[in-house]
Amino acid sequence: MATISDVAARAGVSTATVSRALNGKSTVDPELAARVLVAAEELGYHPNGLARNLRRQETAVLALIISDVENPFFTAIARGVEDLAQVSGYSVVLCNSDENEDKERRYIDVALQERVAGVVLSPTGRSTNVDRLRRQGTPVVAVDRPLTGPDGDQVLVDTRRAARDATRHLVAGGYRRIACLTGPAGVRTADDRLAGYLDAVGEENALFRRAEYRAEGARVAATELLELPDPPDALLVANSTMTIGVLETLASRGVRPGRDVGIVSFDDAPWTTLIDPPLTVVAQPAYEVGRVAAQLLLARITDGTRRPTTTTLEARLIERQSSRR
Amino acid sequence: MATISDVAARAGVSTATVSRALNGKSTVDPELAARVLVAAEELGYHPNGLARNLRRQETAVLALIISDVENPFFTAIARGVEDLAQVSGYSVVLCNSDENEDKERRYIDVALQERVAGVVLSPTGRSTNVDRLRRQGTPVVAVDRPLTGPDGDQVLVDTRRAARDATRHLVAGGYRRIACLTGPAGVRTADDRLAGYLDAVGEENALFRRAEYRAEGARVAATELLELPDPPDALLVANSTMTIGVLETLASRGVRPGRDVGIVSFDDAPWTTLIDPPLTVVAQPAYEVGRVAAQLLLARITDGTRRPTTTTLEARLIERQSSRR
DNA sequence: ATGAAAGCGCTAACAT
DNA sequence: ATGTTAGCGCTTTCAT
Repeated sequence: MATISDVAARAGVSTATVSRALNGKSTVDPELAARVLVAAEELGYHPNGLARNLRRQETAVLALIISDVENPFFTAIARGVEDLAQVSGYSVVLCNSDENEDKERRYIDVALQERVAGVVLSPTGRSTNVDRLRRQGTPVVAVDRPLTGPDGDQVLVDTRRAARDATRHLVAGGYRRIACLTGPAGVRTADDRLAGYLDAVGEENALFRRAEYRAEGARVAATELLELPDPPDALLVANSTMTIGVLETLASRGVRPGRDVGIVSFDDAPWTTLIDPPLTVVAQPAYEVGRVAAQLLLARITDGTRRPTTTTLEARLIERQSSRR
Repeated sequence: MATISDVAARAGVSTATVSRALNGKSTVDPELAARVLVAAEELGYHPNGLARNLRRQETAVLALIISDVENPFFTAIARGVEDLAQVSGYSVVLCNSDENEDKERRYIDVALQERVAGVVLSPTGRSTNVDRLRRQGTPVVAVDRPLTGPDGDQVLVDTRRAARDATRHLVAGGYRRIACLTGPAGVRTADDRLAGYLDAVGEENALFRRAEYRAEGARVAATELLELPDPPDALLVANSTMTIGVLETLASRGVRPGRDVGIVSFDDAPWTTLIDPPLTVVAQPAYEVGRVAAQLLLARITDGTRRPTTTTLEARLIERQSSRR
């Protein structure tokens, strides 16, 4: 594999000149520069990023650690991050932590080792430890869920309020016994959505179940709720993956969404308009979350002294037919 | 940020010993090793991967360049690659080429620069150029779509046969005028699925449209087909993203899937059982494609002289109700 | 078993 | 404007 010295030799100049020519630095004689370019081309030269980054003490790589690559909410964030990073010349390493603190920790290690320029992270759990990153001065932006401990940059969605509004919408639709299906305790979005639900129905009317943010767990929880002596007539479901489980359960029991049981789901997945009746959803600005996070991260990379910011974006209730009888 | 010399100084040994101790190399006096570990711990030392890789002339990073992060088919591949890479100590950089040859080329450059150990790639187009990777000796395995030119490792799905079987299934179901909605010309999966369809209906009965592998294009194409004087009574759709567009179009025109127009779609997306009627699909072993690709890649990384392999996996027709009247 | 020293490929002072 | 040189942090001969 050709190195900078090979190019220098071929062009009859020093490696320094090659470096300068290739990086468009300072003033290099146009003729020499041309010779360098030709030589590089002929040799199929590609600069060694490792050596460059080692020397420069910086990389143009961002790590994005998300909890589920198969969840459209997170892939939309990924797109947002990527689109913004891309135009600034950064590449994005997508790491899938799988809601697993071990994998998350391992990926943080990788980020540290590879000396990435910054990290966007949707913290898996209660105990996500970003201290190691902070200690090394690697900028971090949390998305979707806040980091515990001292403040850093964050991009969140006002999900409690969204849950409250969604629940009120169900109340207004005439549903009288509304249940909430949310994620595990300690996961902030799960807790917030539950809290918003409670805001709307009041503690005394609370009926909820927790499960993993997965279809499987939601099936179990939904079955439980439906088999109650006094089953709910409406469901607020905390993410679209869970909603898949819920809808399957309803279908298998012959319970009709909307008519028999009102449904509002978080996340406007692409299929929500295809089902019958179309699903009323809380649309989160996932792409925007990603973009803003990347912006914040890049800003902090260039200026480490910025004051930490928390950006809270609003979600939007999209009323379709699953919340009408 | 602490370096190996800091650790060496603190432990009162040479950097060589620190390196050996930390990498569990050869025989290091247990007592010294312990001292090194303590010193490293105290300093919060994280080895600099850049320097290590530069020296070792190798990285433990794989690049995965796929054409659409939001397509469940590709995210399933990503999972497969990641799961397998992970246990071998490799991390995976996910790059989203967006069916865009420019972005694809740029990511290939990044892979080259960062000296990744290998690349898994779903080639965007006719003219994907992997020569630069090959020339540098970076192992590449193509997934989903073959690379043009001299052979390399590939993991494909027998998608032509799957399309033929799916079409025959529609014929057997009593549909008489079956149309095919496929991707752009030159994209191998699109061409193969069309070919399989033609195998089954015969050239003389051919009725097909091409569009981007997106919901939007599929909407237009579906509308066109439905407005024909002699419209189709069944549709074979080449991917699940397009199917979303098709189903929306049908719904907006009051055409009932299955009953009025039979539907078979490629890809068993998570929502396909939720719609009414449940969707008959061609399930591709995407996760498996990813796993096998990663296996091949790792094998080639350790032994560059292996003969190139093409693995072709079978797809499976899952008969549900959208292909029955 | 341990240390000294070279060098991976590049960039940035510094010198000319 | 160009070349010389040092050094980024690590691993790995080569001595000892």
